Amino acid sequence: MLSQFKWMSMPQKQVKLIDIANKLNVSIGLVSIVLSGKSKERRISDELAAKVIETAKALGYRPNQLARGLRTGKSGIIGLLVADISNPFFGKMARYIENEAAKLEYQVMFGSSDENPEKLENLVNMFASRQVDGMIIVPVFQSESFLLSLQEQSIPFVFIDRYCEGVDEDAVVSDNYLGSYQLTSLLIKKGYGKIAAFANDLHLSNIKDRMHGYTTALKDSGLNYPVEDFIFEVDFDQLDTRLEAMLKQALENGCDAFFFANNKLGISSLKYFDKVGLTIPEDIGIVCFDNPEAFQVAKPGITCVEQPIELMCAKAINILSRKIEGKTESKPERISLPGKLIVRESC
Amino acid sequence: MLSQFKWMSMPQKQVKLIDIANKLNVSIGLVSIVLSGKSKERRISDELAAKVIETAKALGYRPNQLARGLRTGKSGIIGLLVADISNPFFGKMARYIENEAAKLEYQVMFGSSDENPEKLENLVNMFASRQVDGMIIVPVFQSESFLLSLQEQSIPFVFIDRYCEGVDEDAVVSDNYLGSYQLTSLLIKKGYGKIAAFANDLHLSNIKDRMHGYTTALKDSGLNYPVEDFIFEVDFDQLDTRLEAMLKQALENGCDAFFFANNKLGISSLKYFDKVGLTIPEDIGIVCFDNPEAFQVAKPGITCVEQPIELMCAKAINILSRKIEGKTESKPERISLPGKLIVRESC
DNA sequence: TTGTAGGCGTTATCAC
DNA sequence: GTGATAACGCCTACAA
Repeated sequence: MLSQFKWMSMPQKQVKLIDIANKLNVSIGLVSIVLSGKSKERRISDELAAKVIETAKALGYRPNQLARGLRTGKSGIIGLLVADISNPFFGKMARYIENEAAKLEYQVMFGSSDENPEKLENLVNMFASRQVDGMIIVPVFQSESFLLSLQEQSIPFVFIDRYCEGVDEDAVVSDNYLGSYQLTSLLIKKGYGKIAAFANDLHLSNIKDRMHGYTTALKDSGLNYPVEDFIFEVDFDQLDTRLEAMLKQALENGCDAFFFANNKLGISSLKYFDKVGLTIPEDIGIVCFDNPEAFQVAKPGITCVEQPIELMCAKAINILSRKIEGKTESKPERISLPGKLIVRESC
Repeated sequence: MLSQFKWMSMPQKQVKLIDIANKLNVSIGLVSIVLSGKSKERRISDELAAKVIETAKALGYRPNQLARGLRTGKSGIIGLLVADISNPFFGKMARYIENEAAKLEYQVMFGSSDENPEKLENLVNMFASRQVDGMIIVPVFQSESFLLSLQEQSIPFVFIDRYCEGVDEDAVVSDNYLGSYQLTSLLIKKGYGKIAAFANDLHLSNIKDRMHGYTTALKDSGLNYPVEDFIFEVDFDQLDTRLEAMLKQALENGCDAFFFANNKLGISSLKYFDKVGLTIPEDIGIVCFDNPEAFQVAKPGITCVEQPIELMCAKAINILSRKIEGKTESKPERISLPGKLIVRESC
């Protein structure tokens, strides 16, 4: 009779410390001590401790982390702020952060800024409001002032993927300069003479470093042309509308090779080249920073640099947890980890 | 002198209700009322309200959501439990969930189960412990009993991507049957006669439905061969070691076309086919459920079904928020949303 | 229209 | 060894 209404069965009240205290006729404090694993140092008798633990399990007790957090001042949550969680690069980052955080018993909350400083600020404020113990932040253009003010507050954070000019805070990034230098040099070695560079936002530290690697490789090879004419900037939100036009222009400028500063640009351009019937690597050479799955499947495979995401995340969490525990006597540092050059057939 | 020690400047104490109450010589309750936007209904004078809001802003007040949550019983957090956040499919899902949740002022916490029921259970328990207001769950094989027990508790949840046999709870999935039927039918129409199907875990509801679409399409076309010999199951963690062997066996069995039940299988197989020099679509035909970026870039492009992830997420959050608000008079339902068939050149 | 006080579930500091 | 009791920061009857 009742079973057909099972789906509207009443919520069960959460069991709390006092419930198990009552059941055992002991004080609530005692239960708290035992369940937070301090039986030994408080010298609670083994049998009592065992009984407490047992009935806690029997009753299905689950500590209320809100209450615990309020009392202890630690939420056990880490905030991850990326540009866009649906970008596979950040997706992988989220996964590794999750893994590393779990080892330290942290849960992770995430947010996507869409490279928008207001969104980032909002998210950071929300996270702070939720008392996250720390944050891992991918800073965006024009967020300096806000991030500076964040430093004044008590909540620790570390940058990842890019650092923020003017904000002296720990950061762990891949070696954008080196990777780009290698990629560009390879293009040159293969005989390409006019190499265009495409980037999304020339203000970002990682992109700057990539561009620096590109220009330096050109200079070192004695290649000499007005580099400004060969660097193209395309915002992600203009990708569909403007990318093709710029690609076309680069081609008209006589470019015979392309260095893409991130996976999205690379992938979108691939489609364009296919559409207009350019063959790679004969007509044009291609290299790209970052190694999405598409580059392995593409024909020819795309030569690229794979970022050491896992290592970056481990390092970031490591630094962050030390900061959270307050043992950070050292000055902030910028850690730059080398990626892996993956040579395929696109140049 | 001091500036060089800026990086070790002292944390600032969080400003709270009482701070702004003191500053204004009003009671803390008054401040609370104003800041939670209840000035009107409590008929607080406009000027007082304005003053409160102003100094709150001036002092940089940020409500402590732990305290608020403890008091109100709502954390404002939604838990998202996927198989693996680094899988682009789930990454996109996370993004849309984030967007939808933000509209309702929810933050989202995520966790990856790796298709492992113990991990899922742990994560769900942690989330419950953190008092999430609700969860969106991608159920995994052998999690029925645990999920049933979760139903007994007061925390609302909804399934996404797959439902869970034996657990009568709301679920929103893509129309796995239909998509697979279309894909398989297309293969048949193109003249392929022996079609193998590859899947990761035949126990999962979505995979089951995909297999059902595949087998039904075969039957409807009068194709008659021992289907059991043409269905291959490869776990994700065996991908590298076993996939190739199975692909090889399928080929030896005379298969001339392949239906892949998810993007990972499809992408990995593509690499194999390339390695052994099979040309698509001449030697073999290929279709796949799900539309990762790689399939657009691959040559030839891979025919596939794109899942309506955005719609699924909107629906899921919609249902969940109604449940959270307690207005759910209806029985749980399983919503199945059709995807989009994308025909490319792989068959 | 505003102030007071109790309590949300825990932890921690005391006494006993 | 164990048990009261006071916070943590906020909300919300209920008084005034």
